[in-house]
Amino acid sequence: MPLRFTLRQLEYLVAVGEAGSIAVAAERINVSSPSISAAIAHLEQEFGLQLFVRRHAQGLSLTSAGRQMFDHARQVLAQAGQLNDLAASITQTVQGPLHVGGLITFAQVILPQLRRSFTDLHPQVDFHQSEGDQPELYDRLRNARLDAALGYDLDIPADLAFVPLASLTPYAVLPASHPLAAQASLTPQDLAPHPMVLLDLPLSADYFLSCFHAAGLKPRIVERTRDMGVMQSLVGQGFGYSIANIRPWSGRSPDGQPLRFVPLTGEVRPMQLGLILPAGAQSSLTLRSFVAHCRAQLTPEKVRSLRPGIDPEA
Amino acid sequence: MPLRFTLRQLEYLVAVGEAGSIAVAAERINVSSPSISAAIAHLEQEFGLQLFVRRHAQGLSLTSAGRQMFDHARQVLAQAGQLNDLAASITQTVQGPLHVGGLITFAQVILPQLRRSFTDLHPQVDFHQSEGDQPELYDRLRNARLDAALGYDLDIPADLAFVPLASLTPYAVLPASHPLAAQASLTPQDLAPHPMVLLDLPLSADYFLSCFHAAGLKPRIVERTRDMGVMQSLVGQGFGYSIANIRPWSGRSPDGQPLRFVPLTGEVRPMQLGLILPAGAQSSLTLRSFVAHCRAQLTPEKVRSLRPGIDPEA
DNA sequence: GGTCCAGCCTAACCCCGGCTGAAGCAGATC
DNA sequence: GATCTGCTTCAGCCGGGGTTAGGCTGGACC
Repeated sequence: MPLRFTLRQLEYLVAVGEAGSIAVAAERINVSSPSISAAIAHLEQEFGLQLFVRRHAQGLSLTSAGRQMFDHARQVLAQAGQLNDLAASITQTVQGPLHVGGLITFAQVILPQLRRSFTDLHPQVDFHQSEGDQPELYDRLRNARLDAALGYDLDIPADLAFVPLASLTPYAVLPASHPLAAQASLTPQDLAPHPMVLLDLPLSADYFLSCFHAAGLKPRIVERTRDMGVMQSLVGQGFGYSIANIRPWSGRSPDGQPLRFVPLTGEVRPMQLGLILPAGAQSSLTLRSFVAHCRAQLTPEKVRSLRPGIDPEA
Repeated sequence: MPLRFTLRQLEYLVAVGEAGSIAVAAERINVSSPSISAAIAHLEQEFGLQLFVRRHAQGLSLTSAGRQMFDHARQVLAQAGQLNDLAASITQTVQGPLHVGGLITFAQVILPQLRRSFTDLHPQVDFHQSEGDQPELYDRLRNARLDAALGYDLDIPADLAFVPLASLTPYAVLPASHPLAAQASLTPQDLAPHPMVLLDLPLSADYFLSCFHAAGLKPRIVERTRDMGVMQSLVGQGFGYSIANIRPWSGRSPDGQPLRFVPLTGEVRPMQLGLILPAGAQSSLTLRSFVAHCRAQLTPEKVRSLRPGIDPEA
């Protein structure tokens, strides 16, 4: 059942109700009086009741019924006007819901503290987070279930934009007892003969393997897992080495085994960590400030896990 | 600042928000998809923000900003829809404000009990009353400050309608000590020689005098007053007789003097008491029920003051 | 009481905005 | 690669709402 009247007609109703005359209402809102007259007639027709009594050379005045309608029409207009205010506040203030996704690999190390500092700065923001692998994040961005996602620049689709934030060189993750654990740096050649535990997530697994393939090598994969913590514990228990771009804060696996993080050198391309956004979207101020916030906060100086170096303990 | 969007556009916004696709929204509300597409585009333009992300062959979905606007648009539409409900309830239920005027002469005897019985029957009605002389009532009816007025059929203007309710024969009001006080009925001829106290209100004074003029007589007016109570007390204190159409309940003047009410006979036209209404107005159900209520209640059986007879005590 | 004036309504016309079907285009699907 | 889906663009139609001009009614004023 579509509404059979317009906001304009309601505007004229309240204008006449306030002015007490079509003529002065017309003057006030810069419209000709026949327009207003027609609008009033339409509303009376539509609602089936008399809104005004005509007093000939003395304007109109509201009937009791008309006053009820008048009062309600005012409320409708006020609320409709709030839509403009709401739109303005969305584009001009940092507020409202913000859905941020994080790549499962490092979400635990990055997202919570980023969320803390951003919501402390902007308490009006209703922050929601979720985690997923890279393709899952792409999907949610396209559904608008996410406003932005933290991830890597791996096969970014054309309909999404990437804002680089930090460059992460890969590490070899080794148990403390590993023969290579004491090295200051390692190459894919050094690692290839040893057994490997692969962090097997879409796209990032391809990246890890590419470090070897670029040098014409093939790693000895003995185990695969989709979980960062499981990978660390497997390494800690001596099942093999692994490759990662992020170090945990503690330098130990979840089950307490000491790990060593040795920078990988040679033919390895560093990984770009950044924000993935819907491309070409005229974004809200909230989203733009979040992007700026990420730029300011996600630096090696402020986030230990992004800092290069041999040992997180150092 | 006129609103630069329409209710229809908001309807389309929520339809698409609910349907998740322009195509199915178009199907649902029987409009072509380009219309909806254009409406959405207009709103995005107008508010300066992106309401939906387009997912090509998979419809649209709301952005975070879009969801905020969507939620608010719903409220606006709901409230606009209530205007229809309000109009319906005005025309179909007995509710809302009702402004009733009463002629000052008898307002005290008639209006309060009428108001009591009507509001007991219809508690939803917000009853307002006011008193005035006949021209004042006409004026307020034309201003729509009154919905109806109780008065006499004296010079009813063409733009007002009259609903007769009771026929009131005039009385001579006499002090108990008056030489004519014991008569069963009196004629203007009987009264003319005696001093008269005139209730001097517009139109009704003309009526009282016409009782004499019709018989070629001229009363001896010794005092005039615009107040019913003052008139009674003047009569009670022996300053003269008076003429009235309504008897007070007690049969005594406000200062306790006994009064006699003797029916006037001869060339006297009875006065019609009735409801005065704006003519040709399509009235609300509330007003129509009030008219019906008056018809049912304002009878000599139910209202003692309307009862003909010599003595109210009888 | 005649004249003037104020203010609403009607008439005639115009134009922008919204609606439509058809065609175009970009992704999704298989 | 072919097909399908679904949004958008295009061209054209139509009507609602805009305007000015003029008629009508009732109040105001001399």
